[in-house]
Amino acid sequence: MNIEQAAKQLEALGNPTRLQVYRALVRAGDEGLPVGHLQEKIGIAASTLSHHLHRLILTGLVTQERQVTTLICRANYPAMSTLVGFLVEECCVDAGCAVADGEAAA
Amino acid sequence: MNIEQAAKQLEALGNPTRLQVYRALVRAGDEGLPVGHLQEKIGIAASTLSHHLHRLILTGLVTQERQVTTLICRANYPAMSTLVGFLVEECCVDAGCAVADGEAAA
DNA sequence: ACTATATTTCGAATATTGTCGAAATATCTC
DNA sequence: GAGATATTTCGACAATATTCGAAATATAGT
Repeated sequence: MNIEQAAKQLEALGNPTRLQVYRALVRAGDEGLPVGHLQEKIGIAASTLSHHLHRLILTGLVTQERQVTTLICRANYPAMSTLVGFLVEECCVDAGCAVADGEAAA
Repeated sequence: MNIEQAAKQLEALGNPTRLQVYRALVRAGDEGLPVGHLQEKIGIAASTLSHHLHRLILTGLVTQERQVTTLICRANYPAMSTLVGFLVEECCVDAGCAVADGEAAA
């Protein structure tokens, strides 16, 4: 994980609409969510959602799988883990900060 | 930590220049770094750096403290902890993913 | 008050993003 | 292959971001 890649993923998550999309996918768990479902849930134009999904997919944060006529989207947990790991590493290089011990949930 | 706030902080970190700045500050630890030092280290116009610093400060990720004629910048660790906590919470609501156990550093 | 140093604000140019509707594509069913 | 449903691509527009140099501001020392 280099800094460029991290910045791209952070930028991808740093848009309210995309973060909403990503959160919905995370909450959906392993089952994932069809694009159409996401659209109804979030209430934006299908083309706009498609655009955002594309960006999330490009950065590796989301994956898609065809299921008959619908596309199922899923959060890519390992990617998120790596990104969070990058942040935590940066954060804890020289300073002791409690991130991984439950202090962070505040 | 609401989703809007999280998105703003992620967006702030989601720019290569700002992430570089933030990383330098994190690495500098509690001592922090003067603006001028950051500028030399990163090699951008002072005005550009000032602009990015302002954005990082607005989101609460960075703090500044005057020291004679120079301004010392510091990473705000608690803010980072909260943000990482938000991501981890979202990530682990319905799916077991190892973020806080050392698996994430890959 | 004047000078020197450090940083920010201003103004402007270019690039990127977010959004939409309409049209195109893909996949199944009949 | 015609029709139905789901999703993406295209074209466009307004809004925002990134970057710079020049000028303005703040702080300390003489």
